Amino acid sequence: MRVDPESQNDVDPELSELAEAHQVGVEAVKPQVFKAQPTLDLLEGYLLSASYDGDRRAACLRLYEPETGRIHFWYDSSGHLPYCLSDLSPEELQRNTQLTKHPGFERIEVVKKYDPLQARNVSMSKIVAKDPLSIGGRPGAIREIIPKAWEADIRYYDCYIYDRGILPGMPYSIRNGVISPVNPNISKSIQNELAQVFAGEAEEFREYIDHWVRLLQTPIPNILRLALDIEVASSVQNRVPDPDEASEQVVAVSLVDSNGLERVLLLRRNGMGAELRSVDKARVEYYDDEVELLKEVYKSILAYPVVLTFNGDDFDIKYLCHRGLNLGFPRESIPITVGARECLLKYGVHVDLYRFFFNRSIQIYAFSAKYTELTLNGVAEALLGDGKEELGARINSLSYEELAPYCLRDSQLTLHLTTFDDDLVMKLILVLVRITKLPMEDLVRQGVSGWVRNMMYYEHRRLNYLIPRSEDILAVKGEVASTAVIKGKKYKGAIVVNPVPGVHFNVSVLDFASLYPSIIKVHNLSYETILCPHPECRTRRIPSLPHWVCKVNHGISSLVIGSLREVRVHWYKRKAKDKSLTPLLRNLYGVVQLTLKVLLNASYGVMGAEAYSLYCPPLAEAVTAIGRDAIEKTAEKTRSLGIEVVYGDTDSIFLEAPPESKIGELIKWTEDELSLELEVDKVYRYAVFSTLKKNYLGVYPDGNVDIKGMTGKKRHMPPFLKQAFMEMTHILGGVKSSNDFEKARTEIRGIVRGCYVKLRNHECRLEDLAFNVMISRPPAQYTKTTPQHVKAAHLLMDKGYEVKSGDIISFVKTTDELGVQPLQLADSKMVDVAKYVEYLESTFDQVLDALGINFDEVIGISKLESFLWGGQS
DNA sequence: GCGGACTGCTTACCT
DNA sequence: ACAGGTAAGCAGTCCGCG
Repeated sequence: MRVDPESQNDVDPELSELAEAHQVGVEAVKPQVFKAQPTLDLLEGYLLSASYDGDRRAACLRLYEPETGRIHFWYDSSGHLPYCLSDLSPEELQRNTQLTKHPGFERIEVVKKYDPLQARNVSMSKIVAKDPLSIGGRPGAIREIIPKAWEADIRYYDCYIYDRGILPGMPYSIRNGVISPVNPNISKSIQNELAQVFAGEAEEFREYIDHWVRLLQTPIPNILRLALDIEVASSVQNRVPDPDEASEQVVAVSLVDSNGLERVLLLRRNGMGAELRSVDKARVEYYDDEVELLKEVYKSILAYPVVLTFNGDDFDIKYLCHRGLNLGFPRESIPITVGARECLLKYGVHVDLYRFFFNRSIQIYAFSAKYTELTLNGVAEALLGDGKEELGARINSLSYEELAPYCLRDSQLTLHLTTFDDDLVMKLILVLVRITKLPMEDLVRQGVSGWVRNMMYYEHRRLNYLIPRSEDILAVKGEVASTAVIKGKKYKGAIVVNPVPGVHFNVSVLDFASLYPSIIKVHNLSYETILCPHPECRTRRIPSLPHWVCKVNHGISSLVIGSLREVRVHWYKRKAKDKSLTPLLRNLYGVVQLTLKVLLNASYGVMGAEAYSLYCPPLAEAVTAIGRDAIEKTAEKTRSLGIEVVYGDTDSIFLEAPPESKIGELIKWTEDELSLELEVDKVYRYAVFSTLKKNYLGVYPDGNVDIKGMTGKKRHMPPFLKQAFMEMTHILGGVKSSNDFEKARTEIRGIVRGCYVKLRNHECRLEDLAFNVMISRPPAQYTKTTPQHVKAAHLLMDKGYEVKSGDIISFVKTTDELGVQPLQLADSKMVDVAKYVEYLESTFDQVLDALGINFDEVIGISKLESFLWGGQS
């Protein structure tokens, strides 16, 4: 690939001008992060992003050079053009004058493709266009003119990445305008080790494994970045300023970078108190003119390859752009592009961390649901143990002394979200970019279905597979053959083995290491291999379903997901635990295995998700059907070995006191009979079960306690109950043998009785009695029922409080007609004591039963008394 | 008109 | 816009009941 000599500058002229201006007065930015002089050559840089440049009509790559902290622009000059495919012959298409007269129409070519749905080679017409919008994106585009269009919904720059085999996130060099990958060396010893570890893999899988390892062993650069936060005046109380209008002044901007530079830019106004010069090590600067302030912010944005915000797409960055336009800045001088759903930067990459942390996979699999509240505060508090103080007051009633640190704090937290644990989040993002082949901007904004889609499309193009149209997959593969247990779900899922209630000592928990990805690998599952067109494959059946799987071809998702699974389990997970490696290296392996976990956990889910472009319901139900079969057969085998299965869920079985040898026998059996890897996940000194599924307590040999699904641990329960429950688990953690239980029982009785007495004597503080329930949509949208937290929300709104979806509503159960009062408005005299005693009972009963403790006896009243008292209150 | 049985809605959790 | 399965509690409805 060569760069047109005319276009060998790597920065837009306007951008360099602005950047040059930036040279003045920013000597404090250390090290110097931006030089306006464009250079032709880039020694080595990491590809962060790709886009389409409408003026040059070419794909544009952005590379980050760690040495200088700069972004380099590289424009395609190979003449690559956007296109889509048609099943009509070129002659037929030529007769369509609407197409041939289309202003964007360029030419038609014939291409050979492999059609995975038909499992045969096909000839397609490739309709080439002058620009991406002519293919699709405006009314009357080419994809709307022809009867059936393939590959017409792919964004142009993604298409460019696939066709050129570009690897986002990887290092490249540019010499004399030629871009080429920098192939990092993988040491001989690592190569040998890899060969050994993956010796048993089939050739097809080895190729993929080598590809992943090449991507993942490449060093991850430290990326210079700026975190930004703005504060806007508001003339109306409790009104969040509208970023589309941008009618209010920007009064404060904080800028914090990964080199430790911290600045707060304040607008000088009357009545703001003393002008402080610094907040800790942050410099505070004052601007008389908002225009000057914005100019300075724009310059800073231009000085960094990556700009971080928390909700910048919907607020900060958008506001900065629209405010600038309102103040008369020419559009070209503002380094921001406002899109429909995102705000991008003309120079660097805007990473909106709100969008990234909002991603359910990141939330659940990367951070084990540690944060639920999707606010900067909520996430920071959960992940960093560091929140900020909420400011109820209006921004414009704050003095400089209050405003500056408040604004600064948000940028610091935003940056910190990417720096904690040795840059965990930044590395996570870069590794995901490498695996999914998505530009960084898109990676942080898309959900897993977008990630997996891009990864799969890339593979389709690499293998010259025709990317199927979603409706064709559905038409060829048909509907599901199983019925879900839950009303409204599409197909049957996993099974849960009924727990054996009571206390069990020496429980070993065995589970299948990433079960669903293993199944997808071992059983060759992919949308094109399930229910394939070959008659000879119909004998390779899926248990409990009428479906079959292909015996002839390797499934594409089986290869991709299966190989990722092997790489995670046998390389990165192992290396992350390898004590012979340095802690820093171990940490890196840990990041990669965590990233792989995120992707693997989602890989099955997308198959059954309508939003996924390769959605295939029979495929999804095949995965769970094989999973059910595996766990059932394993439980059966366990019992035949004389071991009791006390519980099991989806991919795990809990065994009571299994002899070591029998465990080995079982593991070998699953390997031989099911080709699945069973392993000992954890061992409990003892475990406590009630009759409830997904609900148990396990005590480790070291006294640590696992609590799963119990009411007493749930986030919304009153702190008073959660704390009492925690005390109980602490006592149970100290129990070593059945002899210790007697003492534990006595202590637990004491806790429960203590709670009861406190409740009856009204000794609990109101906030300890408050339920904290998330309101998942705006209060007005609850039309079918009005749950208690919504009632409380309404009461709050009546009093002028603002309630948004995602807010946590705190409320107390009361004896008045409504039965609830928001914490803010409640009075301790209104507390419904009887209700709280009920909650005390239901919370503790999940454990008390198994311990042989009776709640009513504990609180020391007979049933009759209980009835009389309950009637009175 | 009242109350119990039932279904549906909502949240939070497990894998 | 990744999946399905489970629990708990409350809201709302239906139906029987002289």
